[in-house]
Amino acid sequence: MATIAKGRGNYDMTSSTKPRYQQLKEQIISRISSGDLRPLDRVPSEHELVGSTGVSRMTANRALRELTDEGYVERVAGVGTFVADLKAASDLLEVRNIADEIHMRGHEHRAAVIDLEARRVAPDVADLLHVSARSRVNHVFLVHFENDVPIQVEDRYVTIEFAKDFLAQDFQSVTPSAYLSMISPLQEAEHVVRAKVPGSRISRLLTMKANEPCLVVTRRTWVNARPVSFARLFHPGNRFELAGRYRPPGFARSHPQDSKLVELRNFDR
Amino acid sequence: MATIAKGRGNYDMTSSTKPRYQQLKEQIISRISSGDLRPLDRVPSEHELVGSTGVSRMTANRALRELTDEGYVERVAGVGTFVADLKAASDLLEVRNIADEIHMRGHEHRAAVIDLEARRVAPDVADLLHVSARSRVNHVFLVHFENDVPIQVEDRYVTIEFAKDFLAQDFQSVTPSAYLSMISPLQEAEHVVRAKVPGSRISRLLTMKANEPCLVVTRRTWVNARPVSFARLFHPGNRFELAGRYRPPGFARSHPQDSKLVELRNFDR
DNA sequence: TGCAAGAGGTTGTCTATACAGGTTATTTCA
DNA sequence: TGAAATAACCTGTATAGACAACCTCTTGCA
Repeated sequence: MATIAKGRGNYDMTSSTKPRYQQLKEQIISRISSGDLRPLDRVPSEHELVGSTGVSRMTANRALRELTDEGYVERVAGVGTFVADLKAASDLLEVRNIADEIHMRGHEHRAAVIDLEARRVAPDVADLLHVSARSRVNHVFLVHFENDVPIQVEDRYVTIEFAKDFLAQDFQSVTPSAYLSMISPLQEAEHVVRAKVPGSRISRLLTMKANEPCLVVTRRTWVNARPVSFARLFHPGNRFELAGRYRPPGFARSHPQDSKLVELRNFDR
Repeated sequence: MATIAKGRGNYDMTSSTKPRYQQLKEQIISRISSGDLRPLDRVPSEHELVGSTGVSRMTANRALRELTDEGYVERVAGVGTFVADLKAASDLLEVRNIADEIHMRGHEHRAAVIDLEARRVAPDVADLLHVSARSRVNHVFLVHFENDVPIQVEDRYVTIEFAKDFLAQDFQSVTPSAYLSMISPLQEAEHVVRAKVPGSRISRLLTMKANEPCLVVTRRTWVNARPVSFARLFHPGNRFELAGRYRPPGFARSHPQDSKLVELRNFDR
C-alpha cells in the first residue's frame, strides 16, 4: 500500500526505457545545443529539477555531476550551475584557437584574408561535407601571422546551411574557428596530421625554403551528426609542432581540464 | 543520540579530508598500479567493499562507476567488476600499438632490432627522464615493417628502475610499447608531433627519398608521477598520417571507448 | 539423464533524508 | 551609517533501503 501510494518509486516507469538521470542529461544537452541555454547561462538547480521533473535530488545531482565531468556545465558550490563557456568546451574538440595560442605567448596575431566566397567545390570536399557535388559551400582562405611572421595557412570550407552569414564575417579579427564555436558548440571532430612538402603557393605564403616540410592538419567537425566544416591547416615544419598531453581522469583532479589538451606550439622563435 | 549511535554518518570524519568515494578509487587504482590486482582480476564487489571499508553501497557504487568511466575497470551486471584489460586502458594513453595497427589491416608486422643495451645518454634525454646525466638508461633502436616495408623507426629510452629486465626482452615479437603496458598501466603521457626531414641514417632505414619529410612523434610516459619512457618515432611522411577522432561523452554512449582514439594510419599502400 | 525452477550474488537505478560548507542578500543591531 | 549576524539559497557528500534485471550454480523433479 505504501509502495503504491508513492506513485513511481521504481525506475522503469516513465514510458521510456532510459534511466532518468540520462533523460535529464539529454534534455539539458539539447537545450544547450539548441541555443535555449547559452554559455554562462544558469542551469536549473538540483532543487528546481526536483520540482520540475519529479526526480529525487540525488538523481538530479548525478545528471548535473556527469554533465560537469563531460564539460557541458560548470558548478560552483554555493552559487549554482552554469553552461560551460564555449572556449573551455571546444578546447576538447578543436586544436586550440591559433589566435589564443599566439596571444598566450604574448605575441600579436594578425590574419590576412586572401579569399572569402561561396563556391562550388571539388568533389572530394563536397563528399566530405555530405553535400551534392554541384552545390555551393562557404570558403575562406587566409594566412595567420605571429608578430608578422606567417605561421599558418588556413583553407576552410563550411556548409552554407550551418553558417548563413559566413561571408559577412571579418576574419581578420575573429578566426573562423572561433566564429564556428560561437554559432554552436561542435559535437564531434576528426583530424588527421600529415608531414608533407607543400605546393609552391603555400610554400610562398609561409615564406618557406624549397623542400621544407609542412605539418598539415586536416580537420572535419560535426554538429548534430552532420559535418559542417572541413579545414586544411598548413604549418611550417621547422617552426611548429603539435603537442598533446593526457592524464587519466580521477587520479589528480587538480587540473580539471588539463588532460587531453592539444595545442599548437611555436618551438623556434 | 541517534546521530551519535550511528558512528560516523557524516563524511569528513575519517582523518583525511578527501571524500570517501575518492579514497576508495585511489585505493583500488593503487592496487592496480602495484600489480596486486592484475588485468581481468576480479575487483571486490560493492557489497564486499561495504563490508571491508564501512562505506554505504551507494558510495562504493560511485567509486566503481567512476573507475569504469575512466577505463580502469569493467563491470558486467550480474557477474562482477574486473580490472580492465591493459590493451583497452592504454588505448587512451598510447598511440595505438603499431603492431596491432598493422594486424588490424590484415598485414604482417615484423621488427628488426638494431640496438638494445643500457647506456649513458645525452644530457637532454637524461633530463627528460629525470635521471642524473651520468646514469645508465635502457635503450632500444628498431625498425618496424609492414609486409616487409619499413614504416617506423623507434628510438626509445626506458629508465632501468622501471624495467629491470628490459634487455632480456625479445622485441621482435613484442613491441616495446606493449611490453611497457604489460609491466604497469601508464598513467600520463605527453606527445609532440613534428614534420621534419630526417637525417641520412633514418632516411636510409625507412628507404625514403632525399628531402622527403618524416612525421616525428616524440612521446614521454609517466608512472606514479615519474617519467619512465621517452621515445622518438619516425614515419615516412608520404606513407603515414596520424588520425584522431573525438566525440564528447554522454551523447551517444554506443561506442564507449571510441572517443579520443588516436591511431597511426597507412594511407598509401 | 535432462531440463526446469529456484536461490543467491551482482550490477543498475531510484528515493528520501541528512549534514557540511560555500555564497549572497537581507536584516538586525550598535 | 556601518558592520556583523542571519536567512536562504546552492553544491558536495554520505547513508539506508528498495526494486529491477542479469548471471551462475544448485536443486529438485519428471
